Amino acid sequence: MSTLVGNIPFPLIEQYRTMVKDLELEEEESKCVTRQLQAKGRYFMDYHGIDIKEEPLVYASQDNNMAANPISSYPDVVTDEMPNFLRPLPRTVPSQAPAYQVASVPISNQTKTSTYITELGGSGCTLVTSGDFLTDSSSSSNSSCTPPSVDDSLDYLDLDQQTLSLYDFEPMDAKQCESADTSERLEEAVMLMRDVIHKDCAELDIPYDPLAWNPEHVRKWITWVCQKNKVHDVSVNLYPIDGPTLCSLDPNYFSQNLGEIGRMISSELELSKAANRCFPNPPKGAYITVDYERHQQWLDSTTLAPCLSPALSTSSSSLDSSTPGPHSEDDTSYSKYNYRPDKNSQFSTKMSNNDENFNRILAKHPTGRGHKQTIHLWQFLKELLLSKENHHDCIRWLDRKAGIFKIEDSKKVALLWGTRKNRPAMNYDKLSRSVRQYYKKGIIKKTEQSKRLVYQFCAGYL
DNA sequence: TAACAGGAGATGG
DNA sequence: CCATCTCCTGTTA
Repeated sequence: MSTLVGNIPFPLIEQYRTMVKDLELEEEESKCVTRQLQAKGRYFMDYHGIDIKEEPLVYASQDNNMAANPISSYPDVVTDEMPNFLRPLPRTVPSQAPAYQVASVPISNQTKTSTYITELGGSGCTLVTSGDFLTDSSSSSNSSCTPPSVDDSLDYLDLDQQTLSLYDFEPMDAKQCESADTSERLEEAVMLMRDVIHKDCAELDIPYDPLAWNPEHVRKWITWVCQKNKVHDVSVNLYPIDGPTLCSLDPNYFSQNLGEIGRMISSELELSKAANRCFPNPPKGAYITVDYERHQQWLDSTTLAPCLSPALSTSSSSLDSSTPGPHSEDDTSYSKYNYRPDKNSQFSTKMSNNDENFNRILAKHPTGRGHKQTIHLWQFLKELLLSKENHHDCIRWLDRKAGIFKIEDSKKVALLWGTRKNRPAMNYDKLSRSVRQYYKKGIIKKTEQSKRLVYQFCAGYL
């Protein structure tokens, strides 16, 4: 993911930065929660005069390999006031007793660490509270652990006045406390960007993945980029090229040959390429296998129109994967989009004479027969979820990252779907029947704990 | 009562 | 042909 940053060019970098900024704000909020927990931890420790240095700390190494850092000693003093969750473990842990340990977890890439007191056993560890008493996670059990002084934190002072109950520790999932590192935030930002891109593609009625574009899609897309940036449509000047060819062009080519709009096209294209490289788990049958070596051979042997030929790049290394298109799980080839090469064109001559095999590799449906494109229900639902218009009253994300959403107003969603499809008799019963058809197709599923009106997009359709 | 699950035939692009 | 649409029966919360 980190390499994506360098690939996202001007001018969309600004949009990207805004998204990252938003994410950072969210992260800041979660940091506040963490700080409060830490302050509560300090308050508790100070209140009981517990010297962290004497605590039987179990240090998790940076990779959380507990076994590498076994428990070394136990405290002599256990105060009566010490709540159960802070009491140390006997050397032999009784199976019925809850066990607690303190682990240090590095915050981001800094040397400072955060201490998590966790409950062990059962299905896993539950974070009970946290504090930042430890200063070095890499050292062994004789680390110096300095409890913070009373006045070193505003959080502490604020909390001192507010907190009455020593047991007012908010149980928290350890995951929630993990500091989101940069790559995670970037991944999230790219995910957001991907949503925007997918929505644009859905509106344009073209596949998400530029590699699946046919020349008509490319033209449509370039026209759209020009309209979006309020400049003259340059697509009419371009020789018809398909998505794979477009993707294999040197990004510099666009600015060199088309000036400012070239930079914009390049930016948008790089984003589309980047956004489509980050599907974590491709659904079965959703990816096409593209033989890039053969593609490159074909490119090398192809003479494109003057407008595009000078910048044909030999570096197609960035084309390392392919992604599902928006229409169906096997709808990934541009041949299915009614694309029939013009027999008189150089492009199609090369395609048909020079590399039928490559064409076949690209196209799961070599006949080239296609459907008229209509929006699919899952796309429509995603569109509502991602829409800037306010549809949150009828459908909203419960967990954007996991693709879990809830239909809040089934009647309204059905009405919207019926309107879009020109089916006045549409209702939720019918809509949900269609959604259920997605179960076996692996597009939408019910969540693990099935809840009413809650569904989840499967991996690859997020 | 609404939502859910899934079979089965019809429909339209 | 395929993605629904429609209607249906039965189940669950």
